[in-house]
Order: sequence, then structure tokens, then C-alpha cells
Amino acid sequence: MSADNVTDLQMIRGTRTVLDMVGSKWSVDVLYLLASGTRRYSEIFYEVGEISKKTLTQTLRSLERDGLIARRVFAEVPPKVEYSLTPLGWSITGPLMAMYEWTAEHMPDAAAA
Amino acid sequence: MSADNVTDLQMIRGTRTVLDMVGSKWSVDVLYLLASGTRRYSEIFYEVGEISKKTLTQTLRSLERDGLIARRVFAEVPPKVEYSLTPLGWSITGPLMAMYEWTAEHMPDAAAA
DNA sequence: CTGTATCCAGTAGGATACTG
DNA sequence: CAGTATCCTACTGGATACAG
Repeated sequence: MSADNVTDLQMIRGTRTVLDMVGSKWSVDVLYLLASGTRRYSEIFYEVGEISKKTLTQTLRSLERDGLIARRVFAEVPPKVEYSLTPLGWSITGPLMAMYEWTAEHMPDAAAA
Repeated sequence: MSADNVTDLQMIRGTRTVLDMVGSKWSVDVLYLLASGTRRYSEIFYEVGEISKKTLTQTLRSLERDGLIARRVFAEVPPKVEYSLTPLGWSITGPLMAMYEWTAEHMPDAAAA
């Protein structure tokens, strides 16, 4: 019953898994944005700011593949697609906030902007 | 005294700061390795495994610039250089472990390996 | 032993134009 | 509106050889 039977390799792999899921340039922006409510494609596009459509689509697809966000298509004209956080997506805001809080505590200038 | 006076932008910037500090391919490996004790350049090189010297040097320099690790040179022949975690480096293992624990809880297969 | 120098391939991401 | 298609640049990281 050794509770600490965790190898360095497992920790590395686990940590890198998160990094690979949220490490791309705009993932955090999209995740935090959706944390404040469901959004349409164009809303995300304009609220994030300088992102290109191609990159936004790539980011959304990647987050969707990883199960962090859900994509809902409405059969309308003109098209309407809504993105929202899944429960898994919500849960990952925990580690994300841990990162923010670390900078707030240890790198006050970085958070200032 | 509004404690929750934190903007999305600050959270994004803060979170991205950590991501930029530990997001490169081998940063986590090096950090976790040094968390188990000071190491020489060649020891890191062999214990990490498939990393190239160029990339290892880049990784070490980057972590050093960010203040997460310390580099100590011994004036000997042959040369000897030791790397170790700084207090700041130790502190960042917190957010890192939060990521690992998230995978352990939400992505059991990813941690299995 | 601890790097540096050089060259190279793969990939992330941006700009722009076009489509169902 | 919600993307795709195409082209292009910059950067990351690997391989190999060389140096102090």
C-alpha cells in the first residue's frame, strides 16, 4: 500500500500531458474565455484579439480532441457554432489557476503587465 | 480591498508566464531530476536520455535565466559544472505537481505509460 | 568534461483569399 | 458565419563535428 509509489517518469509524463494540452499559444486565452460562458466562433475570434482564423480553428479542434471543450453546431443559415467548457475543461482550470497564483506570488511584475 | 479584482488578462498573462518558463520539451525532465538532487552536466545528459547536448544547454540556460536553477562552475581540470534548484525552482514544483495530479485523477491512462 | 558551431528538418502560427 | 486553402516565415530541436 505504498501511496508514494510514483516514479519520476510518471510525474514527467503526467505533467507533460497537461503541458501538451494547454501549452499552445492561445489555448489558455480560449479556455479562460469559455470559463466565463459559452461563445460562438466569431465571438471568440474577436474577443481573443490578434489570433488568425486558421490558428483559432486549430486551437479549438485540439481542445475539442482532448475533451476540454464541446462544439455544438446549429443547423441554421447563416451557420452558428457554439463552444463551451466540458466538465474536464472546467477541472483543468484548477492547475491553470495554480500557475497564475504562482506568478502572482513569486513574480509580481509579470502579472502586472 | 476587493480581493477578486483580477482581470482575465492578468490570469492569462500569469498562466502563460509559467507555461513559457517550463513548457519547452525537456524543462520538466530537468526540473524533476534536479528536485532529487544537484547534478553535473554529464549526469543530466545521461539521465534525461535522448536529449541532444545543444538542446540540454539551451534548456539549462533558459531555466537559469528564469531563476529556476543555479549553475556553479568549479575551476578544475577537467571542468566540472553543477546544476541545482533555486528556492524559486523548488516553488514551481507546486504548480507542476498540480498538473501531474490532475492527470492522475482525470486521465489515468496517460499516467500509466 | 562541458560546452559551441554548423547545418538541417519539422512544425507552429500568421496573412490573405476563397467557399458552403 | 464558420471555416478551408495556400503560401510563407520563424523558431525549436536533432545530428554531427569540433574546441577549451
